[in-house]
Amino acid sequence: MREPLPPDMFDELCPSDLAPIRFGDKWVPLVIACLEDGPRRFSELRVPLRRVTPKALTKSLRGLERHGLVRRTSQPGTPPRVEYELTPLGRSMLEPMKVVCAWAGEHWEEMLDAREAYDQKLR
Amino acid sequence: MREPLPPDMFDELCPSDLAPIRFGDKWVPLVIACLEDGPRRFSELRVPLRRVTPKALTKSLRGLERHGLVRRTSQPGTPPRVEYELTPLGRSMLEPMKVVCAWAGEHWEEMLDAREAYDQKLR
DNA sequence: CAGAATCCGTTTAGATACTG
DNA sequence: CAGTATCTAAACGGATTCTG
Repeated sequence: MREPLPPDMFDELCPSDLAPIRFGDKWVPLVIACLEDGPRRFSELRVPLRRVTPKALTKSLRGLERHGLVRRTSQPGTPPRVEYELTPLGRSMLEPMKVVCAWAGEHWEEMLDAREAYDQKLR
Repeated sequence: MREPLPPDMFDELCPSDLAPIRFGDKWVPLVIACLEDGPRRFSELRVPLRRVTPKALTKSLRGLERHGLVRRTSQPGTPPRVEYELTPLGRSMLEPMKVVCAWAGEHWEEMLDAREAYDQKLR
């Protein structure tokens, strides 16, 4: 962490949506996880992401498309059919994501315990 | 990503501030990076994080303390002296963080290029 | 089906000023 | 020094409605 990475995390020029660890809004990691096994349609993504509104899902997908992590393909017609899939770049993010997921899976109880203890002391 | 991790990323019970990859607000990874080499005082943290306001820094530090990633120690007196340092739990997050940083360091140009191309097409 | 548009209440971010 | 308080502007989140 000492040597400055390009983009330097501490540099103002590092746009926040490219900043390490924060990949945009809260649905982004979930969307990427959903696309791991192949292309999915808009409505297929809404199933596992039960609490997502179409607005929020659109926003996440647009951001991922804009940054080259997801490719959107639509065959026009009625009804419309649109598919989303990971690009190679998007796929390359699966590994670091899994590392973080593994860490979270190992340590989330500790964090919840710490939180409870902290909140107890406040009253 | 197929096997559900505890906490299940897709489960509503997974609190968003514990969710993989999103560790709270945007300063959190930077704060952790700043604490890698040892304890730091409040004002010492403000130097590398040039754009952070005291309010935002306090909020990040409180969240990290609450979840057991950072320990806060203050010796009362005048002037007050407060130090922040990573706990073992916080320290355990350095490795996954570096994996993500390394990925970002390798791929940020691609993302910026993709963004420019995407934005060009819109006009 | 795949979204866009709109409204709206809630957070959040930032700047500034102040205090024990 | 290490924050807190206050205010404002912008961003976000959810629900609802509409359309090609």
